[in-house]
This record gives sequence, structure tokens and C-alpha cells, in this order.
Amino acid sequence: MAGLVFQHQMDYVKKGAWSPEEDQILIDYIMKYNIWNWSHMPKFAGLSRTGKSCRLRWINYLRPDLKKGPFSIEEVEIVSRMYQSLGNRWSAIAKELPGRTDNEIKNFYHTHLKKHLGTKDEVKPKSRKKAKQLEMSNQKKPLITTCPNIEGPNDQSLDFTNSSSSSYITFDENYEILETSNQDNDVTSIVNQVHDDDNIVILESNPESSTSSSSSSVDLHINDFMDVSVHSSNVVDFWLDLYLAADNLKI
DNA sequence: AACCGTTCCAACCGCAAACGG
DNA sequence: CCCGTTTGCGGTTGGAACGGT
Repeated sequence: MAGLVFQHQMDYVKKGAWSPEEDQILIDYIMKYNIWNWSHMPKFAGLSRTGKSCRLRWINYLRPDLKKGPFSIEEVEIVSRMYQSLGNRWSAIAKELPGRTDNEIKNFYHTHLKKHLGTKDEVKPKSRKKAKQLEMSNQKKPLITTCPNIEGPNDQSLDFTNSSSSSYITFDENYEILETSNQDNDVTSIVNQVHDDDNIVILESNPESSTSSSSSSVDLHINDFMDVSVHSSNVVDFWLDLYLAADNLKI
């Protein structure tokens, strides 16, 4: 519900959801005059909004270079890895993901990653300079690498089936498992094969080439102390389950 | 169909950092 | 250096959408 806040007798500031008309006014104004001063601009553009609200709307929703749609496996991997090293420094994490905003990443963390990664102690460097230094020193190699837009095992240039050291999993457009390197969709054995110096390669299958879909939910019996449930209801949860399962194996 | 609980995310708020006169 | 203004950041929340009963 949009509200009106009266600042002075004659002018007011609109709050709440933006209308398509307001969006268009903001877009048109910025396209014509660029961003020169957020706090003064709304008045000139004819918007009854605070500069803060305009800035947020532009940065998080209207800018043309924003990437829309769900996070890719690679993006999830980056967010996960950077959160482990940087904590809740969303804007620093966003710099690694072109087209994604800090707000979007923060939301993504709270809705998808929190339950898997838990909360990390807040990292609060004294200055942004220190923060930058910390960020530079925290680069880690990912355990799992991703190869988006690769066709999969039928792609002759990527014949993983003859490789003794690689495993693969392909998904259909719903991220249901299509095929694995051991030919019997046995995710368990793939995860069990993980060694310290291994990467797991997750292939995203080409949606056009998918022919079948099969549901897959497996309980991995890792050892006498650990059972891990891996399911493929969506790419994010599947990836995280697999990631954590593989990571636990390294202990 | 109605209700209720949950999930998700756009947008808010307060505060801190950066800027500029 | 000081101080007022502007910009940027992260936590929080309202409410729409969804799913289950």
C-alpha cells in the first residue's frame, strides 16, 4: 500500500511500490539528463519521491545492465564462496557478479543460502580501505567448478565418459537430473569419489536438447557418521546439498 | 471457497562513509 | 579541519504470491 508523507504544507513524498508510470518517468529523465544529483533530481523529473527512493529503484530495478532471472550455478557458487570469506559484505560480493545488485544477493542469501551456510560472524573492518585489502586477501579456489551452456556427454569435444578422473551430471530445463557419468544416475557414487584435489564439474544441459526428465532424490550414506540428503527440486538446493556433501567429505 | 502459514522480494529505515565548500 | 549534504550500505519489514488444509 502506497502512503503519503507530508513534508511541508504543499509537497508530499510518495512511498511504497513504484507504478509503471513512475518507472518510465525516472528512466526517461536519467536517459536524457543522466544522474547528476539524486536528492534534487526527483523534483526536476516530476516525481514525488525522495532521491533515496529514486536511487534505489534505479540501482536495483531499472538500470539497463541488470541481469534478470534466477541465479546460475556459477553465480550461486560465487556468492557462497564469497560469503564464506567476506561475510555479509553484500556490495563487495555484488562486484563479482555483474548485473546483480547487493540487495538481490542479500535477498538470495536470506531465502536460499542461509539454511545451508548459516550466519557468519560479521566482518566489520574499520575503513573501506581495510575492507578492500581484506577482500583481496580472501580469494579462494572453488571446490566445484561449473560449465554453463555446455551440451553434455553427447558433445564430442567434451567426452567425459572416457575420462577416469572426471564426473559429470546433466540436468534438464527443470534442473532434474538427466544423466551422470556413471551411466546409472548414481549421484552417491560420484560424490563418494571426491578427493582432496578434485573438482566436481556440474554441466548445465541445453534445454533444447533435453528429451526426458526424471525425478531424483537420494540419501547419501557417506560413512558411519554422516548421511546427506541430496535432492534436485531446484538447482540452488541441489547444488548446495552437493557442495556441502562434497565439502564434508574433505574433512 | 475460505482460511492460514510460509516464502520471497521490493522498498523502507537508520547509520556510516564520502564529498565538497 | 569542520560541518552540512549526498551517497552507499546492510538490516528489516510489508505485503503479494503461493501452497496446504
